[in-house]
Amino acid sequence: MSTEMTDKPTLRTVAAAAGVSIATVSYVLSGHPRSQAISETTARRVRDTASRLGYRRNDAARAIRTGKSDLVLLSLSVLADPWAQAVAAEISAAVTPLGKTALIVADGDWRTVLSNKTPDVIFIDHVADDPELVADLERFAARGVQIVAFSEVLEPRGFDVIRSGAEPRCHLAVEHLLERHTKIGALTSKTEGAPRFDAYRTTMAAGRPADGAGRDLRAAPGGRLPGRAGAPRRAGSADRALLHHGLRGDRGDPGRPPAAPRRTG
DNA sequence: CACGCGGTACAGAGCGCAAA
DNA sequence: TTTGCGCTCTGTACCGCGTG
Repeated sequence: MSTEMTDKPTLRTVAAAAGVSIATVSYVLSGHPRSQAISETTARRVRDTASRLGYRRNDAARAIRTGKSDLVLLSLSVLADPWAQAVAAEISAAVTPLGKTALIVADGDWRTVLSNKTPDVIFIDHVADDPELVADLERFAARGVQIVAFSEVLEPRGFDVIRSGAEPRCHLAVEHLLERHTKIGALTSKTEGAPRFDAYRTTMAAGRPADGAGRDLRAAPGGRLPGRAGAPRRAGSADRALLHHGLRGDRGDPGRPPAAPRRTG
C-alpha cells in the first residue's frame, strides 16, 4: 500500500513527481547559485510540484551535510536580569535577518541542550572555571562552533571570552557621582573578595581631587547603609545612582560596545 | 557491522548549436 | 563532418546517528 499521501514529502518525492533529479530540486528550492543554470521551465515545475505536495525542507538533514544548523544558542543564568534581557533582545534581533533562529536557555543549562543539538553559535553569559565545562566548550569549538563566553576568570581556549571589565565601568560610575558628591554609599552583598566592590574601592582610593576634598566610600553589606544606632537608613539618591551603574555597567551596558573579545587559536 | 535516512556538493554526461 | 563550447541535468559520495 502506498504511503505517499500520508508521508512527509521529501526532496526525493518532489524530484520523482517533477521528473528531475534530487540535485536539481535541491538547487532550485535552496536558491543555490547553480540554480541559475537550470531552465526557468524546469525550475517552475519543481517549485510548483514542491508547493503542490506541501514540501518543507528538513533542517536536520541539511545540517548533516553542511554542518550548519542556523541555530544560535544563548544561555542565560538569570533571565530576570535587565542585562540578560537586553542581550537576548539584541541577539534575537541580530540573527533573525540572517535566517537563523535564537534559542534562549533561561536556566543556564547549556550542556543539556548541547547534548542533542549543535548550534552554529553559542553565547554563554556565565561559565565557571570548571575543567569539565571548559573541556565541553573546547570540544564544540573544535567542531567549528563559534563560542562566546562572558567570564571574568576563564581564559580563551579556542573560543572567545569577553571580560566584563568591572573596574573601568565602576571607575566611570564613581567619577560621575564625584562630580556632585564627596561621599558615596555602596549597597553590596559582600565587601571582601567581591570584584565589583573592589573596583569601586580601588577607584575611590586612586586619587584625590585637586582641592583636597576627601573621598569616602561606605560599604553597606546586606543592602543597608550604616546610620544612627538601631536605625539603619536607606541609601540616598547618590547611592541608588551608584547601584544602578553597578548593575548595568558591570556586565556591559547594551547601549555600549562590549569589551573586545580575546581569542586563542 | 551494515544499512538507511534527507539534502548537498561536485564531477561529468548528454545535448544542441555554431564555426571551421 | 568534425570540433569546440556552453547549457542543462544526472549520479553518487558524503555527512552523523539510530536501528536491525
